Amino acid sequence: MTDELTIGTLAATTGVHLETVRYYERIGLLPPPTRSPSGHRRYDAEAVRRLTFVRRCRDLGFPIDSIRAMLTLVDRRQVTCREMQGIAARHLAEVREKLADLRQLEQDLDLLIGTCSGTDTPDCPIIDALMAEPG
Amino acid sequence: MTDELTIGTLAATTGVHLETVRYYERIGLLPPPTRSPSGHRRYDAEAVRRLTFVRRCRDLGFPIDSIRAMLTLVDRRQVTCREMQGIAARHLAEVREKLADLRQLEQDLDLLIGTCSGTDTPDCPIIDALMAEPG
DNA sequence: CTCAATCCCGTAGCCGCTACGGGCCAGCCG
DNA sequence: CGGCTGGCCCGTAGCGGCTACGGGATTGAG
Repeated sequence: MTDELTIGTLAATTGVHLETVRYYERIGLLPPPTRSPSGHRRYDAEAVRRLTFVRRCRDLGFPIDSIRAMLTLVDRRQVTCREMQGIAARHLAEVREKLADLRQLEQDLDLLIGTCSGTDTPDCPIIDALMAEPG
Repeated sequence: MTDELTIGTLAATTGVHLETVRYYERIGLLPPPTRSPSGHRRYDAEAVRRLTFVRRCRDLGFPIDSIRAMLTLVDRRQVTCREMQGIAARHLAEVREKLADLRQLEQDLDLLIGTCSGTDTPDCPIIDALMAEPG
């Protein structure tokens, strides 16, 4: 029933911007679809599934290369839990590293802001702290 | 004593890559330095202070535009605690937003990975979950 | 049939660097 | 004082992941 979608309909269905759909095709994440006689792209239900997968992966922060790797496994029918869990676990590890960095950042910023009165005083201690001699 | 530094020495002193120093000059974060007769850049102690400030701000995740704003205040001798705290607090708020996003991401990824055995089973539930119908 | 909405394509811009390439210059050793 | 190495010069392109723009063709609703 949802066969033969235009790119706009596919974009609306999956929540991916139309230009991004074309971008994904350019970089080889999506296969080139069939075309109408006038050259407009026509998509089928499989394209919806694939693009939905890509969008959810992006929402989860997977880089394009990881998504490409996963899709390649799917395309070759070589998906195993071991492979998938490996890719996902590596990504989760990176997310946790970023989390640690950001938590440290939050603490440093909080401390720095605490040194400053927030009033109209000239010569803020934040400036002084950040410009001081290295050491 | 540390007057008249070359760009390489300035870079080493402040911990900023040499190319990045030139980049900061190009985008107007650092003023063009004096030049030796043959055209090589020469920096003074003030340049060290300024670049140290920029580097620490970058370490704290401030975007270039915020750093530019702060330096403009410094250059015009219009620094107040109110202004500085405002810029820093806005940045901290963004850091906290990113933290919240990442924490959610971590949880989602963790759940997703938990559905998968990690063995050599084909047809991983991660794929199934991410490809399923929207809804 | 008209006309707005949709689609086509290619290209440039975003951020904050980083790298590359080809050539000039400074200073140290012999 | 010559040669050599390593530093500096400059401009430009690339990274990721889109997003935006511009100018034209097509589609389909009224």
